[in-house]
Amino acid sequence: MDTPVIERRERKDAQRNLERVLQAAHELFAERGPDVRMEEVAQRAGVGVGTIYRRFRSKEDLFAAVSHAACVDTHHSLQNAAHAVCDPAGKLRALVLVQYRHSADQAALIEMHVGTAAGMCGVFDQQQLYESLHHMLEQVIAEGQRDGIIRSGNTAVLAALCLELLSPRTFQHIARITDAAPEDLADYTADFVLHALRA
Amino acid sequence: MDTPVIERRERKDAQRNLERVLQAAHELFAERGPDVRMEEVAQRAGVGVGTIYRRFRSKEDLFAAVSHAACVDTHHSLQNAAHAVCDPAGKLRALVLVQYRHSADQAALIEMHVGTAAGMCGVFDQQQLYESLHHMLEQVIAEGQRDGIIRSGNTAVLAALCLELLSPRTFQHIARITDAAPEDLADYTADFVLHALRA
Amino acid sequence: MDTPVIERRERKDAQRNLERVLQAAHELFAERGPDVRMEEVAQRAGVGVGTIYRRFRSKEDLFAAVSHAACVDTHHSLQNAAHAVCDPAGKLRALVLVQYRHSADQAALIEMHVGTAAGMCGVFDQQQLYESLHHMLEQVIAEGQRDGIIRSGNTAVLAALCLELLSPRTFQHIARITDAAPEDLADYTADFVLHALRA
Amino acid sequence: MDTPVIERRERKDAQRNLERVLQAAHELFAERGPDVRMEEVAQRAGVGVGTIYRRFRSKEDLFAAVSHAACVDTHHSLQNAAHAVCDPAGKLRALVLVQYRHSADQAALIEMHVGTAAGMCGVFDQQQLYESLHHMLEQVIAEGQRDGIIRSGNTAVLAALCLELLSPRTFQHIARITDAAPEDLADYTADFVLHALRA
DNA sequence: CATGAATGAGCCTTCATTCAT
DNA sequence: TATGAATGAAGGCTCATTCAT
Repeated sequence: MDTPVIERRERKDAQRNLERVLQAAHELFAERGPDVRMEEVAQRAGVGVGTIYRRFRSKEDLFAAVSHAACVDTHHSLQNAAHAVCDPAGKLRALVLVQYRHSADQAALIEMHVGTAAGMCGVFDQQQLYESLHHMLEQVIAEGQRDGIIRSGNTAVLAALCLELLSPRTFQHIARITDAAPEDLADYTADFVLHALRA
Repeated sequence: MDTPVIERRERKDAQRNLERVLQAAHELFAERGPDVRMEEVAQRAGVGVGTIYRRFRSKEDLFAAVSHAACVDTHHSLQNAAHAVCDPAGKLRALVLVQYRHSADQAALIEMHVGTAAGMCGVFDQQQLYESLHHMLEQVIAEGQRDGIIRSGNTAVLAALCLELLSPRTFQHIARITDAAPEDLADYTADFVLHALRA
Repeated sequence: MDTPVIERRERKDAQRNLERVLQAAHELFAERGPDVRMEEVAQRAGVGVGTIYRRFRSKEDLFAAVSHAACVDTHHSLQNAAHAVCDPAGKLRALVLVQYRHSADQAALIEMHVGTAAGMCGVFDQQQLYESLHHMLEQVIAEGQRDGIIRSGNTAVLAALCLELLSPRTFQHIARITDAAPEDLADYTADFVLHALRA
Repeated sequence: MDTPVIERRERKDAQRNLERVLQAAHELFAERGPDVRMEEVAQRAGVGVGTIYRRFRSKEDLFAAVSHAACVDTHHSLQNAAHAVCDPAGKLRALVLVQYRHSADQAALIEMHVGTAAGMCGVFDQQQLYESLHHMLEQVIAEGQRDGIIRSGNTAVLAALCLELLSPRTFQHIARITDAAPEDLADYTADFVLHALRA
């Protein structure tokens, strides 16, 4: 049963190239935003520009794909984390932790230009991720409010404020500004959030 | 005394042109970030591009100047607001309010690309403003901690987290996400901050 | 009355550049069709590519403009020639002569790709010129038919066949193939047309 | 005798592939000129691009081959038609008819870029076909002139002018312009030619 | 041999910056 | 001094051609 062996090999190479392109694009976009040159992405991926354009119709498409992948990835991690814990406080803490883990290499990619109207920036997936995270926070907060653990207040606004504290940008900023140990930052943030929300 | 009238008028015109350029650049950079074309800035200012380049060595310089002005402006407002109030809680609330007022038209200008290494993005003034605000927050929090009003904890980190909640970006996001009345958003944020910090 | 002298000078230079661009584009497109590189056009015009793009949104626009100008020019010459003569035979001869004069430098420009659907080729003006010339021929032929000078037959088809003999392409071909004196070619062609149409 | 069956089949396949490539290229070049992409030719032929490059060193070569085949084909048809008839008028009519039949699907292929110097355009075969047709016309006309059926005049020029009327382009143009029945166009053209040449 | 993914030179187009007027 | 036309380097994208599988 090895009929399409030859085919499989070619596909393996192509597949590997695609992954390298995505990886390179992810790294570069995350580091320096959407202004990276396509040639640079190609170089880091070890391919020619043509290879990128074989898979992605345009630079914008590539950016969207990378962004989409990052968002979907983060989204899944968040959902898994939330489902693995029962109590609202634990869930919040878990969400903070997940976001923190994803923040290291995706900050520029995910946060860049959110809220701007210009060109390549209006990639919907980012908005969707934000909205889904906002929705998760709303549910956790509402749950905590029903349990009497979280203080009452406009749930949507509370969730939105937490959202900011969970953003990759926040992590990057506090990591840069403070002299606290990096591994403690998630805890600090979770504490802050829980204090802000406690009944 | 060679034609002082003409000289005076020319200087007035030049001054007015400079102001119009700064105003136009501020508006456009704030609306759409640093990708605006110089010609567009010139058009909105009602001058030729050459006039801009007479005052600013490069586009980056212009961006820096606009950014600097906005930062200085905000900085002064923040200092005045902090000095006008005595108690830490009041000061915090005042800072939130000032930031909120300045957020409407400067968000894109101030927030855009902060934390990125690329090109025009590493304008120092923004960093300075963040640092000065961070410093103010640290002082207020430390003061509150001494008074026993604010809970103990890593002061720098607490300040950094508050800093995020005070960022124009936060205001823009919560304004977009929630259905709460815009005039209440500063209060919501101040409450959130105070809850997070209360002893 | 020399208020806008300075302005006029600038405009003169710009105007001259525009003309040089059009001239260069005309020559190159006429010689080698639409595949000339923009940089080459710029070089022959003695300007930078940017100067071309200041006047024409795209290469296609430039081509259309050049083509349009050539067509309008030829169209006027044709009309003047036809109006200057009374009898149908004379008119036909005049039209042949005009086309011949314009054929030397416009053949590739006007004829190239006529009838093709691809890209830059579907410039309407060329079609319009053909149609207007066809219309003129139809009228002349109809007139001759009324006078009994031109044989009866499907006027539209007769006109279409004459159109081919009047095309720049025809002139180029016969000029290349035959050893006849160039200045006689228009006469030969006119004779041929008149023989084909005579009653 | 090492596996002659497989060899034979492989050769058959290869032969079939070559034919399909030529067919596909003919169709596409005829429809849209030399700007078709090689990949598109390969797709329509149902092969990979590599297969084309195994047979043809370059795109230009492929174009030349297709063009050559079409020209040779037409050339034979013209010769057969001319030999099948005796009188000059009948021969002319026959030539018109043959050209008309071949015009439907080869116009763009044969006519495109004739007379241009650029790149792929100077394919010799087209010129050869033109020249051979021109030669046939010269002979027929000379014959008619000897018989007193065709008026005297520069034989080469008369042939060249007829050549234009026999060009696929002419047929396409008159077919597009007029409302006459397509099956009558060859007759109209033959009549036109014979009128133009009659003594 | 066939395949089609990969290559990369080359072209169109943009826009920060300069400079003649 | 102000203007805005001109410049040209730089980047996105295409497609003829090659070559590993």
